[in-house]
Amino acid sequence: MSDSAMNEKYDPAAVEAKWQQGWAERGTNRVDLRTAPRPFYTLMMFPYPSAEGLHIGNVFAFTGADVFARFRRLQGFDVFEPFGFDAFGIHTENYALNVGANPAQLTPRSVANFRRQVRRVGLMLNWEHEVDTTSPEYYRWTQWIFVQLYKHGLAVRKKAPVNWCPACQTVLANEQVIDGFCERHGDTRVEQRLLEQWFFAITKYAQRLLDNLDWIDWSDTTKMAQRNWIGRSEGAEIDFALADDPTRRLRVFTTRPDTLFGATYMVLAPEHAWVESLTTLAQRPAVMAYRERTAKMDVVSRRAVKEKTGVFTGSDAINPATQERLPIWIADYVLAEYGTGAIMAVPAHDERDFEFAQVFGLPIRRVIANDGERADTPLAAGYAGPGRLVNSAQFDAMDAEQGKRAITEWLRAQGQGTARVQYRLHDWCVSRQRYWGPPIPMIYCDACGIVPVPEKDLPVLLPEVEDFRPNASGVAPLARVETFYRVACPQCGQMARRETDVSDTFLDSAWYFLRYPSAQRGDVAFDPELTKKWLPVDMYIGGNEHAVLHLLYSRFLTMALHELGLIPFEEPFKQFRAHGLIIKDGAKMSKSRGNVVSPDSYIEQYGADVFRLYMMFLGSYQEGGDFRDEGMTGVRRFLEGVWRVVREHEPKRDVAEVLLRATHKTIRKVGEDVEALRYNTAIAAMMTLLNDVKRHGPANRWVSEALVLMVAPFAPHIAEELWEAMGHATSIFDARWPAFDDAMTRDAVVELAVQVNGKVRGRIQVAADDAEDVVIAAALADSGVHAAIAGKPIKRRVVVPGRLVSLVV
RNA sequence: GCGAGAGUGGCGGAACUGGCAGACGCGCUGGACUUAGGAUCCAGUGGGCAACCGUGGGGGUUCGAGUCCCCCCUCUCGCACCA
Repeated sequence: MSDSAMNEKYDPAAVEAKWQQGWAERGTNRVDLRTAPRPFYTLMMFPYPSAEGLHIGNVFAFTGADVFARFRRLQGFDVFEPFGFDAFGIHTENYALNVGANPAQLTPRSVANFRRQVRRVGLMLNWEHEVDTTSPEYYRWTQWIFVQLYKHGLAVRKKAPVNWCPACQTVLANEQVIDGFCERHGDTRVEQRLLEQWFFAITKYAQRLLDNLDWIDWSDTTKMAQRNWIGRSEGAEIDFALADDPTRRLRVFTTRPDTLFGATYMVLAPEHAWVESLTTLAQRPAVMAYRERTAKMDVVSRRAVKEKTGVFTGSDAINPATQERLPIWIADYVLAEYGTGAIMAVPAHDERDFEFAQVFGLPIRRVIANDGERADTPLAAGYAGPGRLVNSAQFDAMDAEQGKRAITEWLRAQGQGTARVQYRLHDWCVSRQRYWGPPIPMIYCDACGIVPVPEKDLPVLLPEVEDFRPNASGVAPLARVETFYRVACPQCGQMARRETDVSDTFLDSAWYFLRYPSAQRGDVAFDPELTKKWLPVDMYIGGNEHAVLHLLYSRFLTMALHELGLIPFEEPFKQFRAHGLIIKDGAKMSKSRGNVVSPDSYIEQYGADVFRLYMMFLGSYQEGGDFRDEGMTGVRRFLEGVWRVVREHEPKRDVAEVLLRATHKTIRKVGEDVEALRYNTAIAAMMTLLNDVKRHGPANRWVSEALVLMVAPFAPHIAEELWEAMGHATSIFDARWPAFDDAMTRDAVVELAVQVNGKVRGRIQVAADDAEDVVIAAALADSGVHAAIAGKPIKRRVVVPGRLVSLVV
């Protein structure tokens, strides 16, 4: 090593600029997708490019994915690490509305800014496969997928309630409704409206989406969230004949058929189709008023827990078990969209029914009791726990679980009911009465009905319009653009009308990973050969805020496309790992707290390598951590130390035995940790090795190279610079992860703690392979141990190899 | 309310299937080098004079518990009238 090189100081800005340019020029990150022998596809969640620029959370997410990708690359894989922009959607549009800009003009600027910032982080990206969901080359295929789903009956049109702001004259997303009022017109109450919308039939796949969770390799927290979201319940559907017309039977869903004898009234959702026909003349005004009131209420506050309300319809049904008359009520605590939209109410064993019965003075009859409890003990609240059936005729004394099966079977035998599985998952509403999205590729013709836009006519271009704002006309922005919606029917040629809604952003992001490998193909959505070779994605790393929507939609779409024969797999991501959340100085970053920090200034001040390394060090990657400016100092010192130690190494020298062993151990530990995304402890291990080099050094070439290779995934620029300084002409990322010798990771002599009655009384040095009695003898010979035993007989001896000896006297 | 996760030094955080609590880093203290340093390097650093005590609190299992079991408290994140 020359003197000049030795004296060179670590200058992150210079090193990083040099290598970012070097990688671009050399094409270091490029991978030939057709010929690569060991494909490995890593995916990070593509960002929505906000005008505010890159957020620390983005960089944390990207860096964690990049570390893993670079690690795989060093293991010899051909790593494909693409990037793109999820630039359509309501966020961009709302921001544009706020600043008075047009999203079509604002988005390209935001994307360019994001691209600049992302480049500065030094990710191993394949920019030649970039996608942007707002480009016609991309959304052409989003629309194409829509058409494919439509042709196979998976995209359907039906009515659904939506939030409607009378002031905006437009539909709002749930997040835009604040306590029942419009986010932009604080004094305007949001209403519920029933509109025709496009839905994707995700519920058809509910069971499969659930079943596959048993085998896909995903973070448990994510799988748990999906299970809850899909919400499978087992129960029964039961028919209740109407008292006045036994030929009509009202169907309910219940998970507690065992409590059938305790049903004392029934409740319909206000929107239930039978409400009008069941309402008697006398009750009509009250029922209609109630119905109107709930219909006006916005979707969000309707769901908020509150006092029970409801109205009696005037009609009764017959309990098939007791033959009693049950009054039929309507109440908004019963939801139209779940089960059959009607319930049998068992106040004794359901909290909500109990509350309702209390308010309206309805009878409460107990049918489940614990052993030794009297069947007529009054209840203070609905009891939903286990027990035995009481007041239930021939089913008395049966365990509740057994009773569920027995009563369902008894109902089935009489044609009054049947076992049934329900899911809380709803079909995916993809219609948005908005401007900034891909137009839904459908045409309505008076003669032919719904006609999909022929594939040759795709994309349906989103017209650039001045007037993209929602306004008083009361319809989607595109419905005001006559040149857009007036179109000839593709089937009959008659004048027809285009769909003027755009599709949900989540549709754009539900398939982007399928597009990346084929991003350069203009003629197909996904090249069959590339898709087969690269997909499913090997490792997907992203935030758990997308656990249910994005990740579930992606799984659904993949399943659907698989069933349509378009792709050869049904699960999109072999592995998914959720990273944690970054907080700042102990609190969540938010504008109102004023603790939002931009990655730019840190990268400016410390360099990308220090910044990356710190983010990976500040806490557990999968749990998140606390970002504190002071923490940056430690990792900066570490990189400076690596710089110095590597530059001062003595190429041919034999290193001390301890250092040699320490290096083998570190290689093993860092490899295992990175594999499991335990980045913080991997870095701690490297710091320990650096301390060892300082103490027992200098390092030789092998130790230096190992250290630099291990640092490389985290701090790629400095690693390249040092690699080059060591005389390598090619990129460090074309080198191989260092190998360790297993024997060298195990110490021949180990120190054991010796406990007497649970307290450490001495320490002994023994050979790792010493027999138990040898170890015990050594333990007894220790003076501290000897004193603690004080001549008492030893009742018990435990030897844990490599750990400790425990003696009981 | 339901579901999931977490409470460990002054701080961020380690601790594999129960096995020497506090790795690693920040900060702090002392020292070295310096005209000087908020630069760098070295050493020390849970509490207590000690026996000992220490992982939110209280019980328990065990030779041994941060880790397992029961009860309670606090916080974070999801979902929220799903029958």
